[in-house]
Amino acid sequence: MSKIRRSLFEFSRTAQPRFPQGKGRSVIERNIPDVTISRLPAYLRVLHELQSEGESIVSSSKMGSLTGFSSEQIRKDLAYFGAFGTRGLGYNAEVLEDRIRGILGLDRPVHLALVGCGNIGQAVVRYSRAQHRHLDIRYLFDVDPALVGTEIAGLEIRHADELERVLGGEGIRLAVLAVPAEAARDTSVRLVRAGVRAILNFAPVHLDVPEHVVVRTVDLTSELESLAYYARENDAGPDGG
Amino acid sequence: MSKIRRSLFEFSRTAQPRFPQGKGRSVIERNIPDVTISRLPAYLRVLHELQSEGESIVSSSKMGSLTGFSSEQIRKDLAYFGAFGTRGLGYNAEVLEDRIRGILGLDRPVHLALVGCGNIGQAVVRYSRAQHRHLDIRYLFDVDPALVGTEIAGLEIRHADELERVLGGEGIRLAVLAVPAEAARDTSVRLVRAGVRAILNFAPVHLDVPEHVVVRTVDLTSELESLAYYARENDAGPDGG
DNA sequence: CACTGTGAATAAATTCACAGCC
DNA sequence: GGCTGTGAATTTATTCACAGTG
Repeated sequence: MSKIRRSLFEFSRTAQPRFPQGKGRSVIERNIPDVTISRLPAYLRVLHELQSEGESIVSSSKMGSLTGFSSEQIRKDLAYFGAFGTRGLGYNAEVLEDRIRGILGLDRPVHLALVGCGNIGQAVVRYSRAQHRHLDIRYLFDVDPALVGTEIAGLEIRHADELERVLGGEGIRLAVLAVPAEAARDTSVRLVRAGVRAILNFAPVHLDVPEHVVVRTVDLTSELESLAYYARENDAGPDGG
Repeated sequence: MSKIRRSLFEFSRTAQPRFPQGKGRSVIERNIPDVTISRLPAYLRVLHELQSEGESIVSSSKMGSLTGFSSEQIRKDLAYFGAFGTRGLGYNAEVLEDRIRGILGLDRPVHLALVGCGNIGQAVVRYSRAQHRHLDIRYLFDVDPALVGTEIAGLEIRHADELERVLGGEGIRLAVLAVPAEAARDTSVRLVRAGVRAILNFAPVHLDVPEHVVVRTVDLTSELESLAYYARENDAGPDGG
């Protein structure tokens, strides 16, 4: 009974070059593992969900069943930032949500830029505009003359030449990179020069950025290709094993 | 000197519920770690790249510098599937590429379905149509009457009611789920009933699927939120530490 | 001599198990 | 009794280091 790990068969995230923990990084991330940070948004999401259903106290196992993570893992993750639960009871959802927002820096508006307004770029803009509050795409860039000057979701597309000038002045530190593969490396260099510290990269390219910059690459083709492995026709089917 | 881990500061992928290795899974994935599988597409990509530059023999360190993974890791990953390099020389790029394609099941056409033709769904269709050869989106579904019957990239959108009927008949095993969060869980159940074995999920929801199904969730909001942490204004800047 | 393949060592992440508390 | 917080145990993943080989 206790051995059964249940059907949460979610796929441990796409491997990316691991980062050198604690090497010249600032005080805020101390020794917080990156995996912990990557789980916080999911906690945020379920806390929000539960609150809107009127739950003001939540347990780690409740959060676990909604996120698919184990309750111990959630408790351990949260404990990195201090003890904000109550033994015997659980966590105050509102307090915990605020706390996590603060940790992620989402307690104040975060402005971001997006470079590359093709298929994926446009989708991200529209999607984000619909979703976020504190994460706010503020600047769009492209090099295509057919796009420059037009708008997506009410936001004007500027020419990528202006990138350094605009971003530097605005103190933008987070950017989405959705340019074609060939342009990705150069563009990332420019983003870094413009002061960007974190990049969500959709180009199927490894970006070799300086140490103080964090890149997260989401490559749709790679995701599908690795899923193809698990979708292979190969065995007995649902009852298999 | 040897301690310097260089600037490849890529962010270890978003955490997802880990899957129960070797529990009732089929023979093909044996004990191959999931992280290994998730790196294979990157190897595929650089092998392709290098070949088109005329390189027919590649070393693990060459591949390492292009992917950001260490050469040992690459060698170890490849060794799970047998020894197809030549000591002292390297790997034959073409052979290795074919081999990896075979492992992933990309040596024959893989047909897939996409459900949810909103922003992200449309972007994925257009993006994929431009990119893949063996990964081929064949069926699109939505429930929006305004979309059903129209086309994206030359592919007709069907009503989601037809999902089970169409997919079951066609033996589709891989699907992209790009429906709104509220609909994601139900839709995933239907996909699984229709025989789908692997799902690329863009909805910000944890899907609780049976054990023989693999889900990979890509949540753009979560990605940005966790990157916000690293983009935080907090320390000395580029020279920090 | 450069490069693979791989056990052994290490590091990192997860799970166990239980004390402490409501 | 239910739940948190956390060291200890375990499992998983990565890196080291080197023997083997064309």
